Amino acid sequence: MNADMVSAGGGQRILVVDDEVALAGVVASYLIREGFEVIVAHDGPGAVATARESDPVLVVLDLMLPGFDGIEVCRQLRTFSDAYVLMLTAKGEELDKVIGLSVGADDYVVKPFGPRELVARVKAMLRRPRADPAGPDDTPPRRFGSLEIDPAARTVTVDGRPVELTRTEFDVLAVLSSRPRSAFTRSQILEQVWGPNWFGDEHVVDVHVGALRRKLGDDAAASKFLRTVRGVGYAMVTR
Amino acid sequence: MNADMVSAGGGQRILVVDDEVALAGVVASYLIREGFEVIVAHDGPGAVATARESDPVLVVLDLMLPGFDGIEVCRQLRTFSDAYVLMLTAKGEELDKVIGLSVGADDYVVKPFGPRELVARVKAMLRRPRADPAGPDDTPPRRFGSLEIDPAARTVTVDGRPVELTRTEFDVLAVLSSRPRSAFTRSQILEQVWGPNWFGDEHVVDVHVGALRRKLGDDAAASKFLRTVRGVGYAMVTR
DNA sequence: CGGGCTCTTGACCGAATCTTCATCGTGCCC
DNA sequence: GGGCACGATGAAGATTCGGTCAAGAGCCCG
Repeated sequence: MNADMVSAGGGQRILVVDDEVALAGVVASYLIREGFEVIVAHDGPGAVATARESDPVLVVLDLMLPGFDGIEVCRQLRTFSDAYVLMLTAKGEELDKVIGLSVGADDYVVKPFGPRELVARVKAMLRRPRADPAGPDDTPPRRFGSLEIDPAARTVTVDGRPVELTRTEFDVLAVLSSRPRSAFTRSQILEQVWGPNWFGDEHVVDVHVGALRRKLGDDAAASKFLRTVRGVGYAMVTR
Repeated sequence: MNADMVSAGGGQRILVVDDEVALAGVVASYLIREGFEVIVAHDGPGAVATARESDPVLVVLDLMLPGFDGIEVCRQLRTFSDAYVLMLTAKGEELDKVIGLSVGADDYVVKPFGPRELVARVKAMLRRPRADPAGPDDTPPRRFGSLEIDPAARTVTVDGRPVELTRTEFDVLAVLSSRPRSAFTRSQILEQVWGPNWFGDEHVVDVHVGALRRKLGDDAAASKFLRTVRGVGYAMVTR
C-alpha cells in the first residue's frame, strides 16, 4: 500500500493523490493547516485502495499518475464513493480521451496553482450540497396495489412475495415511485439514478425498466405498475 | 436518409472554442457522439476566423481565451453570424455571465459541467423545446368541463374516462390549454410544440387537432373543447 | 484466478406515430 | 348565389420509438 497518514485532528478527511511526492506534501500541508485530516497516495491503485478504506469526503487527484491515470481512478472511485473530486491538470496537458469532468470530477484546477487557490476550491466544494444523500433513505414504504416498495430496506414485494431487484433496478423504481403518476423523461431518471456526470446511451433505462417489468410480473402492453409514456419516458401507475 | 442523421444532432455544425485543448476535445467528443459535426478553435482570433469560414449553427465558447476573450469573440461573431452562443464560464466568473448574455450569448454553463448538462443545453437551443425540463412537470391538473388535463402525468380524461393521446397531440393540447380562450396561430403552436427550428407544412397542426377532436369526442362544427378560429388558428373553449 | 452477477451497449424487429399529399366540405365575401 | 379561400379528413409512406435479446466488460466473491 502506498499511502501515508498525515493526520491532523478535527476536520473532514481528504485524500490527496499525486505522484510528485513533494507536491503532494505541499498540498497536504496546506489542507492540514486548514484543519482537514489528510491522507496521501502516490499512484492509481493505491489511491483507489486507500479511498476504499478511509472513505474520504473529497479527493484531490492528479490527472497524470503512474499505474493508471486520474481518469481511471475517478471512474473506479465513482463506483463506491460519493466523494467530491478535485482534479489537478497540467496546463496544456494533451488528452485525446475524456478528461476528468466526463467521469465525474466536480471541479478542477490547472497547474501551476497557488495553495490558496486550491484550499479555496476545496472549501467551496465542501460547502456545496451534494445531490445524492449519503445516509440511509428513511422514506416510508410505499404501496401501489399489490406492489410494495421499502426504500429504507431497499426491498420490494409483489402480493407479499419478495422480489429480488438489482441495485439499478431498485433505484429506477424508487425514482419513479417517488412521484407516482408523474411522467419522468429518461434524462430525468438518468440524472437521479446515474448522476449528472454519467454519459452514455439513454437506452439503458429501457433495459432496466424491461428487467423491472419482468421481475414485477408487469407487461409493457398492459402495464400494472410501469407505464410507458411514448416519446417521453416512464411513469409509475397508481391504481 | 443520410447515415449521419441517425443521431440526434442531425449533423449540424458546432464550433467549440476553448484554449484548454483537452477540455475542448472532451466537449467535442460529447457533441460528436450526439451526431453533431464539430470544429474546434483554441483562441479568440482563430474562433472568429473559423466561424467565418464554416458558419456553424452554434458556438460553444469559453469565456477566458488568449488573444481576446469570449466576450470579444461573441461581439465580433454577432457582426456576421446569427449562430447561437453557449458560454462556458468558470466558477466564480459568474458576474461575467451578465456581460456574456448582454453581448449576445444565448445561454451559459458553469464549469465544471457534466456532459449531459452541456449536451442538454445545446440541444435545448437547437431542438425542440419539448426536450426535457429539469424536473417533472409539476403544473397542477387543469379542468375544462368534462375534460381534465394532467401535465405531470401527461394524461387526459373526458368524463373521467382516460383518453390515449400521442405525444404531439398532448403537447398541442397542453399549449392550447395553457391560455384558454386565447386563439393561437398555427405558427405559435408550431413554435411551442415543434420548436423554433422546425420547418414544414403548417397544416400538420390541423391534422393533430383533428386527431385530438376525434379522441376527445369533439366536433369541428360544434366544438366543446377545441374551437377553430378561421384565418388564425385554434383556441381552447372554456365553459 | 475463476465463477457469477450486473451493467452497458448494439442490433433487430414490430408497432406507434408523424408528416405529406390529395380530396372534399364549408364558411365567407362580394 | 357563386367563387374562393380555408379547414377537415383520410390514406400512405417514412421515420421514430420502444421492447427484447445477446454479447462483452467490469466487479465482487470466494
